[in-house]
Amino acid sequence: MKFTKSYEPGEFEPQIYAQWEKTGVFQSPKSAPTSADQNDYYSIVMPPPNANGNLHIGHGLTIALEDSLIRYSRLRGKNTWYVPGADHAGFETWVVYERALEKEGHTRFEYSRDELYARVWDFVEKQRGNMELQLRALGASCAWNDLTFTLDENVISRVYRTFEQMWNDGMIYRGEKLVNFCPAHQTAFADIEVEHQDETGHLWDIAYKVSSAPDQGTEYNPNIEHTEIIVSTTRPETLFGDTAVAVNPNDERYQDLIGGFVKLPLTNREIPIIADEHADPEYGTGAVKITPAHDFDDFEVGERHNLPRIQVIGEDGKMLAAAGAEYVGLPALECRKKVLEDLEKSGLLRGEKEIQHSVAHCYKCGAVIEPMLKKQWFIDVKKLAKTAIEHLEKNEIKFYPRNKKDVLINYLEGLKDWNISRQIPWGIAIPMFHQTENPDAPEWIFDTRVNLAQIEVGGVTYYRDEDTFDTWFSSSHWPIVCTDWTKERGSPYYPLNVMETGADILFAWVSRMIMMGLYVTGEVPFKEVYLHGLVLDEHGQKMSKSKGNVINPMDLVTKYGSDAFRLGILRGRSAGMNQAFSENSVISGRNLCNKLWNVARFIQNMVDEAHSDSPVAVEILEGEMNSEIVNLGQVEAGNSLPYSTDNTGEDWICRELTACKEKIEDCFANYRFSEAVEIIYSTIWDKYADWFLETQKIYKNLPLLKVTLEMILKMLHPFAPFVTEAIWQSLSWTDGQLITQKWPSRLKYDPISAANFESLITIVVEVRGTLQSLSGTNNGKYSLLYGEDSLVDDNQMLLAKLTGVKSVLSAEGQPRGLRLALANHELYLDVPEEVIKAHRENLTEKILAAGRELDTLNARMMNPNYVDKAPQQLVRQTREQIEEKTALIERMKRELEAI
RNA sequence: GGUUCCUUAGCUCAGUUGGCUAGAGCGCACGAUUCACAUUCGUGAGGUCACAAGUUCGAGCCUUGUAGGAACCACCA
Repeated sequence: MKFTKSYEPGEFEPQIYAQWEKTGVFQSPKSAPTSADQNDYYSIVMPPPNANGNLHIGHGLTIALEDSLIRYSRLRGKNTWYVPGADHAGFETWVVYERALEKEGHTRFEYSRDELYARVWDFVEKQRGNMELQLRALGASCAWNDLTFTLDENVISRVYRTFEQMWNDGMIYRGEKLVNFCPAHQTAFADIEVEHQDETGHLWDIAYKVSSAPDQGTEYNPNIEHTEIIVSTTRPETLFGDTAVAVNPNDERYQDLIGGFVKLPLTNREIPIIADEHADPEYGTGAVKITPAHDFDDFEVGERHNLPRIQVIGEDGKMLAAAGAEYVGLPALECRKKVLEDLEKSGLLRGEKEIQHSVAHCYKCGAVIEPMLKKQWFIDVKKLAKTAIEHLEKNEIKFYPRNKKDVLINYLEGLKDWNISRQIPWGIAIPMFHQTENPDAPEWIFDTRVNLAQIEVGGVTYYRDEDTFDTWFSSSHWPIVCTDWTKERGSPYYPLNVMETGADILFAWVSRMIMMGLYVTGEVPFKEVYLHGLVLDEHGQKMSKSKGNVINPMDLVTKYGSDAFRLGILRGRSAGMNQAFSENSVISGRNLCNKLWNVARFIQNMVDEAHSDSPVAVEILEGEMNSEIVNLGQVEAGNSLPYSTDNTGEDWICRELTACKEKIEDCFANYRFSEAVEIIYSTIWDKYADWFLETQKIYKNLPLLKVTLEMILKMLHPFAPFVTEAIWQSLSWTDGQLITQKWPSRLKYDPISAANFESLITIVVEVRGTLQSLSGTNNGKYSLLYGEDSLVDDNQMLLAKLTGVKSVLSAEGQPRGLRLALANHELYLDVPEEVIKAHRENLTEKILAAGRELDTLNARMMNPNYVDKAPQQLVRQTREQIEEKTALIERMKRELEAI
């Protein structure tokens, strides 16, 4: 490949990905996992994106995080395995499909479950592939052969095995409970899938006439005070389902009524007056109607008092026969109007006021969720949650961010039983069959022949339960399924090293993987959890279609390249935090890629020149031969070329690159992605390009240039895989693919020499600053004079090049011009008298600033407690700083006098 | 009501077990310019680390409280 003037991601990315894929570097080492050492393995299973959807920005972040971990581990020589997944996304997909079906003028009710399942399968099959192409575009180095779809055979069979085990363990029960039911989608939801919104509603007061007083034995007093009880409700239409009126047992107002009966308005039914803590004496009249079939709290009250459950609203949202002949068939809201009118007529409506209350909505369509009495399958979660809490408290899983562990424990402590039935065809069929005809046979049996609507067992015909599993029930098996874990032989990849996913599904997914992992395998499913926060728009607002602030990651990839996107999205982001994201950070990533590209182009040009016959080449080659190659690369595995360091800049860059490498290792160990990106960015740009390469315009140490460039490519590769690979393969001296190279090891350098370069930098910065502060264009105008100073003497050429002065000369005992103060070297800028005078103010300011700093330092040393209690080294350091500052101020003062 | 988090430069955010003379990117100001890169180079301005008290030789960091903001869970008859 040829080095063009700027890096064009679009020209390289597709072909590089295709090459990686073709050469099999992503493939799982599953076929040959023989090492006994768990540390040789590194696996991540991808939270499966919706199979027929498109990736959103959150997926982009997920891939950037996970793939950088995987690529880093691969470079570190581990058996890496990044398992891609695709989610059937039960409900989401169903909604999309049903909409398509309706557009064709059909409804779900025209087909059997099996037909619908087959139709959605085809539908998904047609849509599928986009998501996978997008993962490729993001550079995900995952093992495509192992892609797991959540409806794959092995997933289903694993889920069935667990379900059977739970059934046998008595943890599964069929219960008639209130479920969150969406009348539009005709399915039940888990609590977590319901969105509560604050809304303005009405609270109506309705009088219930007392029909009979409580039986108080011989002490019965017929002259009771109350002839009616007023209850408040937001849902008058449910009164037909009332089976009691509750008052607080401590509420003195109603003591005489407890145990009595009231007549339900608009009907002739009598219902009891009961005492229950649920009734809040402070709220409304303190009396509350109890409708166990249509309210979650009332359901519980009903359980406590053995009240009947009368369902008055059907799944279609219309009134049932129990509501009485006048109301049956009316939609609930219509019925409410009529009930209110009728109550008004009979003088029982006593008040109406506006209130704010939160109303449950379907998270997908926004319809009001109707609590609906349904027979469903539930998992008794007590034991599961308890076990999970025990393991969490033993810190078997390390959380990033740490506090999420406590959040999760808090959640598990209050966890309610888990409703796993869903009334949608697109999902894993619940493997249960029932019968009612034969009293000797069990009502329900477990059987996996779910493709049959009815089966015969022991001469009895059983009928299939038509419901499917909640998707979280199957996805809680994800780590088990993807690592191919079995009871007999386990899996070298289980537990996973890390589970990386969104903090928003901590409860829905992470908690359930932990419970399920422990239940099935006895071990936690992963050793660490990294949770990322939401990606917000640039103003910190949640992205949403309705706000129109959604950023499509693919647009950014197209515009700036995949690497730029990855660098940009990792930047400024820390675990668990919802953080804003702006295109600027992607632009900055794009710039880095281009910078590196040009760095490589520059080095390659030097290499090419050296191999031509130009005079420059001869010079370079001679230099190469004269320098003693002290550090043979083969000593250090991972750095393939021998090199030497022959000047301060070279020692310095070796020191800096080594520090950078170690910092990145540390960042990976602690999931500090943003910091890793920042350190590699500033090392490449601010150190390598701005300083080292500038020095190399003079020295041209080709072996070192090669080694250091290779090192940089390897260090950046986890974050920016494409540009680094493109460069690697464009360089004339490298072989193979970067993706499978070895992570670099330390570079050797002379620390004193490296520190000397730091000194030179200080000088250069001061000279530049001073030149800048002297008004006008000063480039190449003045000379720099130096006193007795071997470092400056040795680096005349370099200093001239970096500062842009006319020349660097020895003052030969006759200094003149402007003395430089900050750098601890005797240096003068050879400028005329009047320019020096202009500089006076500048210098005074510097003296004052240094004086202030000196004061703080002195104050510290004056404090006896500091000298006694602070670590020795700090005290020593302070002392040195005081000496330095004092000397500096002295120098500046002398200079000021001299002017 | 419960759990948790946040408040640091104009904006978005780092800041690890307290050692700080508080950093980055973007933005801003000023200057540069053939020969790796204008997706460039150089210089600079900009901060009472929300507020208050405490612990400490020392607090952006620890403790308590106050104010403002966010997320999730529960509840709102």
